[in-house]
Amino acid sequence: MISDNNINKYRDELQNKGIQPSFHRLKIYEYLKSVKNHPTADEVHRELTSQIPTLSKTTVYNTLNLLVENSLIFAITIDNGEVHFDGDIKPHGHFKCLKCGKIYDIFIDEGEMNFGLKISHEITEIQIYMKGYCEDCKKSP
Amino acid sequence: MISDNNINKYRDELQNKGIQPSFHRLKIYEYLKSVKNHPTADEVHRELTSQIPTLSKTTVYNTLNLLVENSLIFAITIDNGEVHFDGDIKPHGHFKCLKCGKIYDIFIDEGEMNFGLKISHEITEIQIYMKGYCEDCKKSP
DNA sequence: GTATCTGCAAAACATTTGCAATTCT
DNA sequence: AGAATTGCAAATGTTTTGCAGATAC
Repeated sequence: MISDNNINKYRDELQNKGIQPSFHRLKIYEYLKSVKNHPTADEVHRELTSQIPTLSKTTVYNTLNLLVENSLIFAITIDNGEVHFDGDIKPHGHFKCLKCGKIYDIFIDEGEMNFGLKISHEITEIQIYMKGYCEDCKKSP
Repeated sequence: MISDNNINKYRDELQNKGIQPSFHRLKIYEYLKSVKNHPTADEVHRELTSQIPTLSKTTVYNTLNLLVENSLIFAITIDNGEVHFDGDIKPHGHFKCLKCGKIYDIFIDEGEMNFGLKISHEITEIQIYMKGYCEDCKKSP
């Protein structure tokens, strides 16, 4: 296990939000924190059932929603069909290639992300989605 | 009819993209261009069936997808469940209130929307989504 | 012992698809 | 006539829900 040494940190993060750090929840949260791509609920489930054969999809959905509601992970709705999840909650954008479908992280300077806005709504979350053709697919789009 | 005088313009815009401007397509496109909110496919269908009782949901979906593919309208995926559509294709962001669910337009200076990025992907579309509590709901979130 | 978490199966929901009928040129 | 558009019904795929059993505090 790659990030076993972070388990206690993750447990604390859940507890600080008032979430009981059950075995399943902790595993799902750890998985999202350790992985560098943006898995769907189905992918999280498929990946973790190899370690935890009894893990149900319902629990995966329940837990992911719980984590999103508590701002511990982000839900990425750049796709129409299915939601992707991102354990990296420091502000950044996402780019989806229209050809290969891959989702890339786009690092954006935090100072660039307020757009000089003066609006009266209270903003709790910003998502920036870009689409197009990635470097690899650009030649033949 | 509010924007009858724009019909010829809309017809031209469809034809310039190689889309046959059928009656249904023209009506759907006109509706999206004239409305100031961000209807879902279902809302477009519900609204237009009062004028065009024979209009099917399949045609609404077909047409909306065709318009999106040809960059004549935008698909807004700020919601998980359903896609909203926006006939206003000049760059701007969207804000969704987590309490009342309303989606507001956020006008962003176009110069603010490149984020000083130097990335090697070819970007064809940028969507900026913000969430939080709108002015009206801020008092009791 | 009571509340919470989990899992199964079924339901809900938006969207897509296959195909036949209609319409347009 | 021929090609494109349309509509119905069924299928698809993701996510949610109801409820019973298991687990934890």
